[in-house]
Amino acid sequence: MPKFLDSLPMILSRSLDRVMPSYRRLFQANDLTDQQWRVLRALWEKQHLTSAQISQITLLPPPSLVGILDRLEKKDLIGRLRSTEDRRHVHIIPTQKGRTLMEHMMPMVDRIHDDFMQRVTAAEWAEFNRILEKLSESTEKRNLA
Amino acid sequence: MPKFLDSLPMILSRSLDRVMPSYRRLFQANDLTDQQWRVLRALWEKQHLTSAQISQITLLPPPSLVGILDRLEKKDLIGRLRSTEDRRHVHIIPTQKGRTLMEHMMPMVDRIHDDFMQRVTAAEWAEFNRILEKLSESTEKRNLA
DNA sequence: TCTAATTAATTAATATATGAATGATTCATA
DNA sequence: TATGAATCATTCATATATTAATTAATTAGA
Repeated sequence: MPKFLDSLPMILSRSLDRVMPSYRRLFQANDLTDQQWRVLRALWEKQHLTSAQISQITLLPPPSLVGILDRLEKKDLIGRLRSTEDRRHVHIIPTQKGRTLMEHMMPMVDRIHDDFMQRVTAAEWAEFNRILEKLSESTEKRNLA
Repeated sequence: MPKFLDSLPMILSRSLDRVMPSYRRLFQANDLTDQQWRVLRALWEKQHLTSAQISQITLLPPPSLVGILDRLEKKDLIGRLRSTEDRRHVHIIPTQKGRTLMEHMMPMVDRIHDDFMQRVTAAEWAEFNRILEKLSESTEKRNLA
């Protein structure tokens, strides 16, 4: 009989609750929410992403993304640009202010990540990812885009 | 340079996004949200829990719990009972309707869990939990209650 | 070519998360 | 025993999640 607290959703949720505060302190110090950070982080790797692409990368649902982009735009950290080829698409581009903020934050975020990685060996980390992939890999046909 | 998608928060979030739909289909079929399920599930193991205890078990923040309990109460699935010894506490008790619903759902939820467990060996599951604990264990002094 | 089916972004309605603050109560202790 | 600290549930303000529906634009097919 599986105990509630040992179920996969609760284990993952509990870990997230323990991991996020380390990051959140930094986000808050820079007046960002977790989700707002995710969007900027995605744009750090590749500029000129559409809303749909950002949604896929950040795992943020499209309806949530609308408001998140609104607030990032209001803070002048990103800009919206409707595509001329296909006017259904909206391109998202970081502003200079947004890029400057990211340049400031990225080293600190990387350091937090490194601190977590130092808790386990490279082999453990690989094994962890392998098992988690087996546990959560999707068996459904949809979402294969 | 750690890639965004391989960071601990994104890995855990992605896994949760993949795991939850299996459960959510069942919750929705019984007109429950994920969080409402968590509360009933906690009460399944032990009746007569206070709000604070439910919050700790379910990981639901107290301000959220207020509304969740309101809606469960409105559906006549739980009852609130203010303690007579310490009137700051509120005891939460499942109603007969709530218990009947749980008796109906528990076998199906257990089966979903079993299906996930079948994806890995017992040794892998143990190893997974061990590494995840190392990765996410709290080093902070607070929250030791 | 014209309409039906698709797609991208958005809105709407409801539920939850987060952090700060409040009110009532109980506890600790001088 | 008076009084400040601590506790529990709650409220408040803002941000996000979830699902369904909508709007505008594009594509597929008869």
